Amino acid sequence: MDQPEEKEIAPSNEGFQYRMGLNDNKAGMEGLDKEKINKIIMEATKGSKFYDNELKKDQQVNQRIEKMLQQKSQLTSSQLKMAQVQVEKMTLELERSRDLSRFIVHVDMDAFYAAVEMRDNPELKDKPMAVGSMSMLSTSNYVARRFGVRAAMPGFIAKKLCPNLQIVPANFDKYRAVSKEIREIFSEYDPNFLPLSLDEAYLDITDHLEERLTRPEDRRTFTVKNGHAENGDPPAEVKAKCEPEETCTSPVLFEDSPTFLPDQCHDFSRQDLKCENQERPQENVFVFGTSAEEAVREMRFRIEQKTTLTASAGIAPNMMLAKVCSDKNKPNGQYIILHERQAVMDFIKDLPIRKVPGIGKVTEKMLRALGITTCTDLYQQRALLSLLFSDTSWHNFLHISLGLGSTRIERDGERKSMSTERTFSEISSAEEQYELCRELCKDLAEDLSKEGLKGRTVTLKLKNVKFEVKTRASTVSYAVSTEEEIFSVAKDILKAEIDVASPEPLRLRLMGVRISGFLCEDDKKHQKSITSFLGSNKAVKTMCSGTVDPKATQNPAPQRESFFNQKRAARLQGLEQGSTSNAVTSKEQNVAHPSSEPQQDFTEVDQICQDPDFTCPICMMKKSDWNLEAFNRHIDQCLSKSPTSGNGEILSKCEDVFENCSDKAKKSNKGVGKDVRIKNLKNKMVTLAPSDDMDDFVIDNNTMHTLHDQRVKSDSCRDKIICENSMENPQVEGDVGGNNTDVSKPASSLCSATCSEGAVFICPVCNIQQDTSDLAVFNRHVDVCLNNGILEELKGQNTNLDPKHPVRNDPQNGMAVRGNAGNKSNARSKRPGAAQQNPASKKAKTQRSSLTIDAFFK
DNA sequence: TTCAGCTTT
DNA sequence: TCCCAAAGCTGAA
Repeated sequence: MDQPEEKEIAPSNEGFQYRMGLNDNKAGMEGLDKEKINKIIMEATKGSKFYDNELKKDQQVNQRIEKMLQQKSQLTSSQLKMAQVQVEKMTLELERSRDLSRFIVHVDMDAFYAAVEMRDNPELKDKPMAVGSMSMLSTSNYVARRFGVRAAMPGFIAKKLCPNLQIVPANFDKYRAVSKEIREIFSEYDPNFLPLSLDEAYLDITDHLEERLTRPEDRRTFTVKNGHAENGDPPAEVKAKCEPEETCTSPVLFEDSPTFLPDQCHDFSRQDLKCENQERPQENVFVFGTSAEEAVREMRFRIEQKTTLTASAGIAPNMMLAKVCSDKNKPNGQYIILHERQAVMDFIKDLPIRKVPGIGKVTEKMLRALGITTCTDLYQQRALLSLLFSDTSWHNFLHISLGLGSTRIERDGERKSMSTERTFSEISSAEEQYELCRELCKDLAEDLSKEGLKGRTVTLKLKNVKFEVKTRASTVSYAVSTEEEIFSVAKDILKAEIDVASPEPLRLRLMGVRISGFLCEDDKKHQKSITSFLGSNKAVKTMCSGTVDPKATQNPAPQRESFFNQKRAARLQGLEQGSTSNAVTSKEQNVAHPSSEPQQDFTEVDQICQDPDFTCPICMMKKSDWNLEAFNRHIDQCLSKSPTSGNGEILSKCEDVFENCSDKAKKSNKGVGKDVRIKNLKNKMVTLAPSDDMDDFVIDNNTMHTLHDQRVKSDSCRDKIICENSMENPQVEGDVGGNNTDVSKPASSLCSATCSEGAVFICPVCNIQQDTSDLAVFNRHVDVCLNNGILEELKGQNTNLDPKHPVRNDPQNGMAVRGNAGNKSNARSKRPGAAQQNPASKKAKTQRSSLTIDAFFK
C-alpha cells in the first residue's frame, strides 16, 4: 500500500507531528524544512477535537510505559537470569531453524495512486499533487512530499503546507485495472504470489530462479520501442542494439527518482545489460541475467514498460527482510540481502525497529522507553523483553532481532473478519443512526455474499464527535450473513448504546459494522446441510428477528467453489456416464426434495454419498481397499486393542457435541436440554446432532457411526430413542447428571447414572419400547437384537444399497442419507453449535424424562 | 470464549 | 467544507 511508505501521525509528548519520511532530507530544496512543517501542522490542528483525542491516546500510551517501567524496576536479577537462559535456549533453537534457501521478494509500487494520476494527466507531473480529498489524502507525489504532504494527512492541512497542492479524487477502478496488469507480471515469477494490496505483493521466486538458469537468453530479452514497450513484451526474437542509458526513456514520475536503469541497485552487474544494435536506435534491447537481482530487475522493467509506473523491490531470505529491503532504495530501486547469515545480521544490526513491519508508533515508543531503537538493542534486551511483553510480542521481537521471518508465502490466512464503516458529519438522531446502521449491514451483507461467508459475531463500531471510539460486539449462536440477520443483531447493540447515552443523544461521526467468527469449512458444510435439507419446505428462521428472510433460503449466498460443488460436478459427470454406484434413487430425491425440483443445493449428504472415507477414528489409519466390512472389522480390532484411548477420544468428541448443545440451549435462554433425545447403542457412545425441527436433537447417523457405534451397521439405527426429555416435563431437570465429567467412562454408564425415572427406551433395532428404566438392561436388549442380525436383514431390504454407500431414508426428517464410516471431520461438521434454531418450533412432547444436556456432562 | 480496545497498514 | 478504513491482535473477565 501507499501508507507504509508514508507513515501516519505519530503523537509525542509534545503533541504530535507527521512523521518525516525517506526524502525528508530533501525537504529543504524546494519545499519546507521539518521545523516549519511541524509548526504549520501544529497550528492547523491544535485545539481541535481530533488533537485532544490524540493527546489523550498519547497519555494512555505514556501510562502503559510507566506501568512497564515500574514492572521493570521490580524485576530481580534472578528473574532476569532465568529469562536469559530461556531466551538463549530459544535463540539457539531459532538459529538452528534458520532457513536461508528461499528468495522472497517484496514489490511495492512507488506512490501508486499518485503515479497513476500523473501518468494519466502529465500536467500534474511537476506539480505538487495528492490523491484523496480535503478530509484525507491517500498518497502524494514526491514533489508534494517536500512540503511535508503525506498520506493519511487531511487535505486541508496539506493545503496549508502547500497552497498549490492539487488534490485529485481517488479513482479505485483505475488503480484496480493497473493492479491487474502488475499482477499478471507477478504471476509469471510466482504463480502463488501474495498480493497485500493493489500495489504491493510478496513473491517467492526460488522456483523461478531455478528454472531461469536454463532459460535461453531470448526469453530474458526485452525490447523497448521509443522508450516504451507497447502493452506487453515484444517478441523475444526481436533483437536490437543500443546504448540503453541514452535511449531508454524511463517514465520518470518523480524528479528525484532515478530512471529505471539500475545504477542505484545493490550489487547490480552492468554486464548483464547488453546493447547491441546501434542501427536501430528506436528499439532498445535489454537482456537480463539469471540471478535473483536480474530477475527482479526484469520484473520491474516489465512493470514499467507495461504501465509506465515504477516499482521498488526487496529481495531477501524471508518476508520480513524483503519488506524492509523494498523500502531501502525507494523509489524505483531494489535491494538484496545475500542469503548468508552474516549478511542478514549485518543488515539487521543498525536497522531502526520502526522500519520493521509490525512495529508501529506505539511499540516503537514503548521500546524506546527501554532504550531500544535498533534491532541490535532488541537482541541485547531480549531477556528483559521476555519479562515485560506477552509471549507473542517477545517471540516476535526475538525473531526480528535475529533477522528471521516467514520463509514461505502462504495464503493460509483465511479471512477472520469483514467490516465496513463510514465517517460522516455528526448524526445525533436515533432514527438516522438506525437507518445508517441498516445501510452498513446491507453493504456488509453484499460483501459477505461475494465471499460466501457467514459469521457469528457482529461488532458495532462507533466514534463520537470527540473522536472517542467504542466497539461493542455480540456473538450469536447461529451464523449471520444477510442484511436482516446482521441488522437484527447490530440494531440491538446500537439501541443499548443509545440507551446508555440517554437522555443525551448519541453524537456520532462514524459507524461501522464488522462480522467475525466465520464458520470453519466443516461448520459451513454443517450449516449448509441443515439449511438445505430444511430449505425445500421450511424457511430457516433466525433467532434474532424471528422473521424469515426469503433470500436466505431461496437464494443462498454464492459460495466459493466448495467441496460440495466439486463433488456435485463429479457426481453429475458420473451420472451422465451412466454410473449407478453413487446414484441417488428417485425415491430419495423425492424425500430429500419434496418439491421434485432439481437439486439446487448439495448437502453433507452428498459428501457422504461421494466420499466414503474409511479413516479409522481410533488410529486414524486409512486404507483405500477397505470396504465397509473390512473397515468395521478394523475398528473393532482397534477398539479392543486400546479401549481406553479409543473410547476416551470418542467420548471426548461426544462431550464436545454435548457442550455445543448445552451452549445452544444456554444462549437461547430457553432452558437447557429441551427436546433432547439421546441415543445409546452398544454401551459405547452417546452423542447428539440436530434434528429436523431444530429444537430437537437426535443422534445423527454419521456422528453416530463415527462416534457411537464406530461401525456402519445399519440404516435403521437412526431415530431410535433411548432416552428423551422435554421441557414439558421438567420434574427431573437440573438434578440429573450431577457432576459427572468423567468422559473416560462409557457413555452408557453416564446415562445410567443420569437418566431418571420415566425415560422412554425404544430399541433402535426392533423399534419396540422397552419396559425398563435401567439403561444397562436396555442396552443388553439392544445387543441381543443386534446379534440376532436384524440389522443385517434390514439393510438387505434396501435394494438400492451400494455396499460402500448404504442409503438410508430417514423417515423423520426426510433426508436421504448414505452412510459412511465417518471421520473426524464429519464428526466435527455435525456439531450442533452452528445449527440454526427455530424457537417457534416447540412440539409438545409429553411423558418423557427430563435430562438436561448441561447436567449430563457436568 | 467473548469482548473491548489497541495496533498496524 | 475540513482528520480514514479495514483487519488482526491482546489482555482481561
